[in-house]
Amino acid sequence: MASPQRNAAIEDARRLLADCMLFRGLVENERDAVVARARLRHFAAGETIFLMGSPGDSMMAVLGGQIRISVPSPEGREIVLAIFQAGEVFGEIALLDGKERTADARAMTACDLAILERRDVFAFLERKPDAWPRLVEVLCDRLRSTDQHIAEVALLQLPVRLAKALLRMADSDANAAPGRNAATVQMSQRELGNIVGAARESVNKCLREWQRSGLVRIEGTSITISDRANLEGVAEQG
Amino acid sequence: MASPQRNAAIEDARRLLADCMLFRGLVENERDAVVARARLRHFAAGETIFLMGSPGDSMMAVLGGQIRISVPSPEGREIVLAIFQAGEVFGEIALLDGKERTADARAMTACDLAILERRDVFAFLERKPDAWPRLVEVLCDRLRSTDQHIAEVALLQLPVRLAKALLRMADSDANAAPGRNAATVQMSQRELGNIVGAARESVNKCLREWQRSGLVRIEGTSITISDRANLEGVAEQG
DNA sequence: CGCAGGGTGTGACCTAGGTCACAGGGGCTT
DNA sequence: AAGCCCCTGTGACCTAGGTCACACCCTGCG
Repeated sequence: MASPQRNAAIEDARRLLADCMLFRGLVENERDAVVARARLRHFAAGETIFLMGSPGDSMMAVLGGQIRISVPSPEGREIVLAIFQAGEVFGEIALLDGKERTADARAMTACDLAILERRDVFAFLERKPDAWPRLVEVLCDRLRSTDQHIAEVALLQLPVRLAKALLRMADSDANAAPGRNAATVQMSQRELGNIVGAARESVNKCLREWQRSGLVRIEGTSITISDRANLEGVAEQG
Repeated sequence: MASPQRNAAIEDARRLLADCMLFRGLVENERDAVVARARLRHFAAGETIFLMGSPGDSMMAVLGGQIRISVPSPEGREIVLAIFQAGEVFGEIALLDGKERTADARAMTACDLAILERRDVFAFLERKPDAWPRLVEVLCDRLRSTDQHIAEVALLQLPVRLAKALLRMADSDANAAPGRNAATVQMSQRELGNIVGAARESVNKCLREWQRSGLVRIEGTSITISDRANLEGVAEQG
């Protein structure tokens, strides 16, 4: 039945899910029970995965690519709450509490997800209550970072927020990947604006100024941190 | 040994904890195992309960009074992330993941807390894994409201945020208590500023304007919503 | 080819809201 | 009483950053 490529994909997914934080530390056959029921799905860059307000009966584990979680404002602006990449899970809140999704999820790049259905997740948790702490840990991490996010948006000004965001992204897994310059961030200035909650033009002016003083280099749509120490200086209270 | 008053206090605590969302739905003797180990403590208004950066080996259930969770900025400003009251729990994140507290907690009013130690909570969860979902539910609620909070701070302007905050507080449990006008919020304008992330003066100007147009009435340090419908209008995207 | 649609780069301008300075009131503590 | 602290109330002023308008550069597509 299953073609060889299909099997290879499943093997791949299994390996990646094993590494996913939610399942790390479980022995193999415990994991496989979930993996077996996961639906694999590919999304093209820009495709929307779910929208705010829709019912959320599933959660996703990222096998590859980047997913952008954002909430839109009535006036057409939007702010991105998080960007997830390989090894992370998202969409678990609506799955766990049965309410609607609170944000939009869209593929920033082409990406592969493993989709887990509520009934399977709960069945798994029932069988393996040792998995609860892991899940709770994920939620706590999330909570810590959102609390910090609120404080940043409310208390810090643009250059500080922007510096923090750049450093954070440069340090993220995808960027530490082999064959990539760890100090380079690939992202449009408009998108950076959505992340730090500012207009594209303001981001541009800030970046240009930094380039003039040698903190970063801007090439087309990619930004390279060339003086990390001083950029960190900006990030620490401006 | 135990004085009569002491016993009464414990009885009281037991009754209140039973109503606390974390434990609602558990049968009595399951609860009592936790309640028995809880330490009761009274805090005077203004007293600090814990500070950002301290180790967090305990969580608190609010038996009465209001607790203010805030994060300070280096420049002396601060933003309040949440206000908890009877029946709610807080401080569970640091307890669960073993890391430092991410915010300050201070008593806004005199208040009574039940303090649960990590080892007791975990022992309880081990004995009663059915309690995990309840805990997860609390965390999910928290996550939903913080995500929403970020979006508000980043996308909405002051009057909208302020209107939302007023309505939210007017609807909160403490205010719906018997013998209280449900449309009155008792809180200094500086504090309102900390909640919505704005200067005291800006809050004042906004409130005055609303008073002029009959949306609210300001009497000393308390604010009464006198035209709820229109205030709700402001809250919906200004 | 031309054109649409995305990106960057920059100036002119505007405004929400922060900062400052001050006035006055009520309620403590000493 | 006097002093202090915290509250409200208001104006004058300043500025970070949003908005707008435009130039220019790619890339993909009909």
